[in-house]
Amino acid sequence: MTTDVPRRRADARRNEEALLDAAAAAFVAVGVEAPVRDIAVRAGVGVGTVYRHFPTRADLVVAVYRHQVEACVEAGPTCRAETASPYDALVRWIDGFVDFLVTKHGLAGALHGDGSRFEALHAYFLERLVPVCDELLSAAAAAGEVRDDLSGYELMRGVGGLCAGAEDDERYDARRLVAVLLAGLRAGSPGSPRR
Amino acid sequence: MTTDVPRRRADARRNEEALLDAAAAAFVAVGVEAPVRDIAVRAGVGVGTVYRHFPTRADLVVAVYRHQVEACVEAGPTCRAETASPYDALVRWIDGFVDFLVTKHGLAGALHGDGSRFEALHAYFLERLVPVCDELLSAAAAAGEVRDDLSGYELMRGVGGLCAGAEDDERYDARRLVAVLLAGLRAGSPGSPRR
DNA sequence: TTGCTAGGCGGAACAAGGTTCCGTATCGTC
DNA sequence: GACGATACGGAACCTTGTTCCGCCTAGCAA
Repeated sequence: MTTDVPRRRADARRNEEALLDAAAAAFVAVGVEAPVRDIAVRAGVGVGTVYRHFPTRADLVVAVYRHQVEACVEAGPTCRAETASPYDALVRWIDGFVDFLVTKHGLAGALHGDGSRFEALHAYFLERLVPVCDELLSAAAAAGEVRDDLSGYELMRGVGGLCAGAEDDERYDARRLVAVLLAGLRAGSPGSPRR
Repeated sequence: MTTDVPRRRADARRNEEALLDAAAAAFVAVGVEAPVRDIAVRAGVGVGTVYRHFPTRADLVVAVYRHQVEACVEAGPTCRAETASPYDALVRWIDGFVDFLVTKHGLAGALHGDGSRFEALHAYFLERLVPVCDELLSAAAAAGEVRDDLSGYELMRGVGGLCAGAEDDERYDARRLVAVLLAGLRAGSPGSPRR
C-alpha cells in the first residue's frame, strides 16, 4: 500500500462529492451566482463544510468546471489535427469555447465581471486555456491567415466579453458577434484584401 | 415668474449637487462600484439623503454620466455629417463610445455585467444610444459597406462586452479588439471580397 | 422677529451575500 | 470500547444596497 496521500475520512470524501454535485445543479438552475448557503443546503451540509473543502466560493466554481476546461484544453490539438487550415481550427476551437461559456448560465459574466470576485476561476481559465489559444492563433498567423498583432489572451478575453450575459437575452446572439470578430481577425491579415 | 416647477429647498439643491460631485469623484477614484455609504460620506450627507435624491444606486450613476451620454447621442449625426462613408462614420462614433466606456473606471463592466444591478443605467444607455447606433449601422448597411444582419443593439452590446474591465489590464487593448470587430463587420458585407 | 410646517435630513435597521470561528459530533484506529 | 484527530454545523461577522422614521430647518406669513 503506497498510498502516501493521507486517506481522508469517508464522510469528508462523501461531502465533497455531494458539494460538487449540488453546486453543479445549482449552477444549472440559478447560474454561477448561486449563493453558497443554497449550495450547502442542496448538499445537505453546513456552510462551514463548504469552506473547509473549498477555501473560497470561486474555488468551488473552478472545481465544478475543471474537467470541462480540461476538455477544452484537449480540444485544441484535436481541432488542429482534424482541420485543414489553421484558421478553421481556431474558429472551431473558439466555437467550442463559446459553447462552454454560453451553455453555463452566467459563466462568461462571472469570468469577465469585475474580476475581484472570481479571481481564482479567472486565473485558472487563463492558465489553462490561453496557451491553447495562443498556439492556434500563432499557427494561423504564421500561415498568414489572420492578423498577427493579437495575443491569445486578448482574443479569449474578447470572446469572453462578447459572451458575457448572452443567455436570457434573445435580442443578442453572442455566437454571431464572435463570428464577426473572427471575420475581423482574418480581414486584417497581411495577405487579405483591403479596401 | 413662470417657474412652475415648485422650487426646491436650498439645502436640497445643495445636497444634490454635492452628491453628484462626490459620486463623480468616487467613480474616478474607486470605479462605478463605489459603495453608496462612501459617496454619502464624501458628500457629507447621510445615506438616506442619497436615496431621496436618487431612488437607486444606478440612478445616481446615470445622473453622473447623463451629459456624457447625451454628448454621445449628439455625436451620431455629427459623425454622419462630417464623414464621407457611412462606415467611417460608424467607426468614428464607436470610437467615441469606446472612449467613454474605457475612460470611466469600470463603466463598461457595470453596464454589461449581469444586468440586474445596474438596470436603470443599462436601460438609459440602451434607450439613448441604441437608436443612434442603429441609424449609423443601417446607413452603412444600406451603402453596402457592412453586413446587414446585425442590430445596433447587438453591436453596442458587443462593444460594451469588449470594453468591460479593460482598464487596469495592460495585456488587453479593448480598442484593438473593437477595431477587429468592426473589421469583421465590413468583411461580412455582401459586396466585400471573400476568400 | 417670531412661529409654523412641509419638505428634507441622518443614520439605525433590515436583507442578502461571502467568510470565519468554535463547540460538538464522528470516524477510524488501538 | 475508548480516544484523538478530523470534520461538521451553523451562529456570528463583515460588507453592500435599501428602507424607515423621528428630528430638524428653510422659507414663508404674520
